[in-house]
Amino acid sequence: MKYRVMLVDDHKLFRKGLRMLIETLSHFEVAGEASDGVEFLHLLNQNKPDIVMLDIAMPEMDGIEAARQALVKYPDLKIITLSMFGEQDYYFKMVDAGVKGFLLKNSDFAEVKMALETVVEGGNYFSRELLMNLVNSLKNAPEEMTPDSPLSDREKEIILLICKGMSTQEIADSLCLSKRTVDSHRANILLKTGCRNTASLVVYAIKEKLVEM
Amino acid sequence: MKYRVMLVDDHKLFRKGLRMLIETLSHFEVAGEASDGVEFLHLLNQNKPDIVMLDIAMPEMDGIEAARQALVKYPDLKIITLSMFGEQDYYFKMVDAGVKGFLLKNSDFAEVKMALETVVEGGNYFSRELLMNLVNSLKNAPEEMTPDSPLSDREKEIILLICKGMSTQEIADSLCLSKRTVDSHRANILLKTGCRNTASLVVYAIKEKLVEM
DNA sequence: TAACAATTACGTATTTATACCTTTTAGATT
DNA sequence: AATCTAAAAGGTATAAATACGTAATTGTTA
Repeated sequence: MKYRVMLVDDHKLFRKGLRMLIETLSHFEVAGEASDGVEFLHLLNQNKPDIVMLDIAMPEMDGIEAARQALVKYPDLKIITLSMFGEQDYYFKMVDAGVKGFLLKNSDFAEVKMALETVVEGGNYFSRELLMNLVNSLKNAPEEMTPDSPLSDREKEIILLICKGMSTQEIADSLCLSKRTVDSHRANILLKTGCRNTASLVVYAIKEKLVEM
Repeated sequence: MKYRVMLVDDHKLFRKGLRMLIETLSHFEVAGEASDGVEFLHLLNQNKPDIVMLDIAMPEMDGIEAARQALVKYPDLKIITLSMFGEQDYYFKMVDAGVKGFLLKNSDFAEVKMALETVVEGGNYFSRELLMNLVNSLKNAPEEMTPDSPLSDREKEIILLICKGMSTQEIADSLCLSKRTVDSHRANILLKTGCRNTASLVVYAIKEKLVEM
């Protein structure tokens, strides 16, 4: 018996190419095609595929929402996401939604075959290129996240101590400053960062990687 | 001319095995061995290797600090990290330090060869197993990070609003509660979490993934 | 039914944080 | 020489958060 693969992508030509590839495989067959998320969810109930190869960027309903809804109804469905470079923002959301694999659209045939075989055996398959892209974007993030931090060194130092849970008085003591000085710094920090209060400042500091966690 | 590879690991036998593998390659030669981070940094100045294969867990100085210091002096040095499963916490720190590759210690020979060839050409090489492990740990993180959070739903809801920068009064208004009720909740939250104040609570909430960022 | 936890709420007091002000000094930039 | 910013510090006032009590619901569980 062959594993049934459904193809979901808004470009017909791409689906046809993928179909031809899959039809050369002895253990897989194409179980239907859809061109957007809504059509896919409808077809899903009729065709009951084992695997879905799902594009991220589609009209009507994007791949993330489609994957999420499909997996609610069919938790055992194996979804392989198809993506292009530059869609890093969606990786985590898709992984979080529960997809079993990730392929770049310019993957070669061997990689598609490998991905299909891996997921039917219960494994996960993530395109190496895509993963390395992801890791690199994480690596580059810290430096480009703070392009022009308007905060002075002293201000950053005080933010650090605030995040440690210290009060203004404690910070003043530990830095051998007047409490009023630390007050001034705090006021300037809130002004510069546009934060309303301590809570939002801490969130800001962590987002901007001003503090290690 | 051969590329010079330095081996850094606290297990002599492992180094010897790696050395034998590398000596079978026509474009690479071993340029020295070190058993910890301090020894490595000393040897680095004499031997000037092109590539370093660096263990994470070592006595004296761990791989992260060693990599950081080595790259300050020699920014063009290609460092390939050697790690075992279960060292996920260090991946990001190593990537952040600027290493060019990641290999699992039980990688096969072909993978080691591929990693060496990739990094000398200026690329990055990350072991697929390791990357998938990382992605999976990210995927599983949200559910297993809060095993026995002592916080009630209402308390979590209030933490969320605190992290949004809202004051007690604003939270009360938005939830249609008395300010005093929110006061009580905040007091209970600090008690349960052991936090001293709002700042440390926000850090706690983000660490425990009670809030999305 | 009794015990427990969650949610709601109030009183009182103190401590912290924030809002607007001003000022001095030192160092960097124009 | 004039200008600008960071860093330090103070006055005054209000707003917000924390500390330490108490207590009435409600629902669940033992």
